[in-house]
Amino acid sequence: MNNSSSALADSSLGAMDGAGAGSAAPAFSPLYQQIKGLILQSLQSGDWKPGESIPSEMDLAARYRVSQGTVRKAIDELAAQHLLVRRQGKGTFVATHAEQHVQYRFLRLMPDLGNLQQEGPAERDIVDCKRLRAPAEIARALALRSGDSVLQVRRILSFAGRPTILEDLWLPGTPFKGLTAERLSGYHGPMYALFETEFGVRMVRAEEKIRAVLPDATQASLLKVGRGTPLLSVERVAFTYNDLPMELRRGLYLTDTHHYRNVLS
Amino acid sequence: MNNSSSALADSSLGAMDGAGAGSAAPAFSPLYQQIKGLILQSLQSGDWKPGESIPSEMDLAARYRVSQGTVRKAIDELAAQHLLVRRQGKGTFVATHAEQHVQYRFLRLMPDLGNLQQEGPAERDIVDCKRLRAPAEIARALALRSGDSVLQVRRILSFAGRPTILEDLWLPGTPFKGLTAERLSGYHGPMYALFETEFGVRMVRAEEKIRAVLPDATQASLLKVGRGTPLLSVERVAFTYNDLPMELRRGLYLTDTHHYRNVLS
DNA sequence: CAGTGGTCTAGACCACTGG
DNA sequence: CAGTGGTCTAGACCACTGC
Repeated sequence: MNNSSSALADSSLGAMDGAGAGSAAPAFSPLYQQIKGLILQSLQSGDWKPGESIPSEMDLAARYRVSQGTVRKAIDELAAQHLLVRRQGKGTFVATHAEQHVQYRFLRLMPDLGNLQQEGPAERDIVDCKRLRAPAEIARALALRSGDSVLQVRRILSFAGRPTILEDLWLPGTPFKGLTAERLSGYHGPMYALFETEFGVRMVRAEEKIRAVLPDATQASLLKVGRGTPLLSVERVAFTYNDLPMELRRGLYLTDTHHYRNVLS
Repeated sequence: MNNSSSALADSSLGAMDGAGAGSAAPAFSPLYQQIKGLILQSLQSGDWKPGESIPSEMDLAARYRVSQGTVRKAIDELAAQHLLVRRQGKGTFVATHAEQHVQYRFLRLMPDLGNLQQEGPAERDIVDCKRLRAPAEIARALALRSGDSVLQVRRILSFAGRPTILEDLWLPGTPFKGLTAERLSGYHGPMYALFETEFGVRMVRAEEKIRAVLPDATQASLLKVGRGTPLLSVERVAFTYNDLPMELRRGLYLTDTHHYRNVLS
């Protein structure tokens, strides 16, 4: 917790960008942005793990040879991106998906009645889980070469005993080596939390494309609805620290008693 | 631009909350939050109008008798909420819907191909526009009494000549007195921009509930699709400064060549 | 060039947490 | 009580805009 000597060489952090090889745009980068980058490195490299606390602001200020205000501004931005969480009086912590009140951070489906996501935790059934060679489309989304090994999972989430979400998801094979259906079924808690603790992969950001569709025969029977029932198709790509895509997920949401909630600001 | 005397009494802004009547929670409120409140008041009251610049940070610091850093932090938060826009070297401006690059700020529908919203500006057709007594459901969403006058508009947006969005929207009658179908049709630009310039109503935030639905006969014919075509139902409530609901909008989106885009972070 | 927002510092003090 | 994040200040200087 109190390793003093910094990973930086002495004071390579001039206020100006230290770009050696002159190029088109000098692209002035403020000190706090550089600090932000250094903190990010420590997060990516696993120096500070999800749920743990990072060194105090004073500590970091000393390490990086800047003022507290500067590391503060860096941390502010990382906290705004939900990479860090500040807790007054306690410290600054690496954000995690494994917390009670932030569970299902990326799930926007809400029951029409009863504001909370708490109509009891969802029941999860793994329908299928296998490794395969990535089809071109999947490979593209995950920034792999087509033919690379990927893990494909199909599961159903039920609320109050009613199948509500049918999800297919694809994970790159290498980072998720060792993930099996048993491992998934045996785990209770958000899937993204398991990714963190078991595979060191933290999902930081995601993009979704939403459409209205009709299910095919298989999908309809799994969700126990007719083929004419309109469903929400939610295609999500989730990213780790470096904007690296690490998951492709295609969900079909039943929206007769639930809705997808979004806030625009 | 340079009115010096402040709207505040002398120095009623102690660092501590000046709550007289003691109650349960003292609820400490930092100075910059109070400044934020004062700025908000000036925005609501129309002192500073959309598109205009507000006084400089130094100016405001002098008015409110605080340091530049404090008004800076207040402005930072308001800028994060998109109520203000900072422009280095020029000043701080009141955000507006009437700008080229932020047009359609609340519209998340994107063409599947061609990243931009620019497949040419949408063609807009007002199908219907009338005043009526608010049904209970509409009244509730707009925080009115049922029976109060509301304006109901139905319109169709087409992209590349193809009807893609069918929208019904309801506005409270009083603030929007004088709004007619002609006024709407004659205006080219975002509807929310017209609300700002003509009625002084600025939409600041919105919440959407999204479902997959099938159209009824009327809706299907207006969108020129079959009754079995699944559509995205997007129900939006838009709010002004005080979290006052000022618009209810129900959209049906055709999502065969477009999708609703969302980013989770 | 003056005026604006943006960065950085150093220091004082406050609020919150936990031992 | 010590340690952490949170607020506030005063002042210096930088980057950007437009005249």
